[in-house]
Amino acid sequence: MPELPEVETIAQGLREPLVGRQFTGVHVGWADLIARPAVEELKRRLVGQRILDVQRRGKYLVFALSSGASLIVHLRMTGRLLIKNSGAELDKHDHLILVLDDGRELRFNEMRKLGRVYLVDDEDEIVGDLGPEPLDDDFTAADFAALLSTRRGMIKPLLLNQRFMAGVGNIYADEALFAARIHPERRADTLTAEEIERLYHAIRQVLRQGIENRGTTLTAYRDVEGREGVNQEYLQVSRRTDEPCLRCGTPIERTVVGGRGTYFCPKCQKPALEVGG
DNA sequence: ACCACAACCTGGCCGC
DNA sequence: TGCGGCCAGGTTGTGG
Repeated sequence: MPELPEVETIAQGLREPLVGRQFTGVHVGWADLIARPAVEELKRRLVGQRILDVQRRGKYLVFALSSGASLIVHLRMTGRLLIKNSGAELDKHDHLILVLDDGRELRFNEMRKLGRVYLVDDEDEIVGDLGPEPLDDDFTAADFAALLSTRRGMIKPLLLNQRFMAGVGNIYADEALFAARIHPERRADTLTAEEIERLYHAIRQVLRQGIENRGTTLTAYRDVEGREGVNQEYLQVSRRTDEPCLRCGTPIERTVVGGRGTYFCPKCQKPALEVGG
């Protein structure tokens, strides 16, 4: 489920309840949720720790602990992080419960069991290979152009590659390419300077709008209090098969690119013209 | 470098 | 009601 705007919304929502709190108990309902270390070591190293900070990096949540270690969570497709009062009814998908010192709990709810939790001394063990943050002030259009210039693959799978750029997922990739009027299968190194400029601003615009709208809830996504986002009401192209393009009226098409469902307007997002020999 | 595909899991939806 | 098939916001590994 969650891409950058959803994870950012969750990170913002976790700061008030978590920063300054202490973990007083750890309950693991499904051991494979814990990628590392082993469950017993995780418990030993978490209990008694205070949470100093909650940050987002790409689609990861990074909790800085008083020991200096980092607790890192990836929600994959259907993971949720929820703040509940201790004693609140357990859901069958609450697979990890971190008890806090104020009568509340942080619960990792994961229907599909794809999400993962890591406890590491150095966060770079997990997030060190991620590409740049697209919303960082020092990530410029020129930086983006330089990264694209050496890539021969299709633009959409490249946007989804977290080592290329961190945080963009399937929905926001389609939205950005539509806003920039670029076909998802265009070769990255063939984009014109104008197209790169449009795409750079489109990526940042759709991500910022997603954050303002507290995320996109299609099915599973919820914020830390269990509320849905509203950005699904603002999607321009994603999930709109056969509905009219909001720019030109042409029916939106669905195809598969890089193994992912892909929505685009066949008129506004033309494939590259074949250059005659 | 790049691509296709499978795997990890569960649940919702659709057609029969 | 039930069953098979397809789909799903993500990532990783394998093989070509």
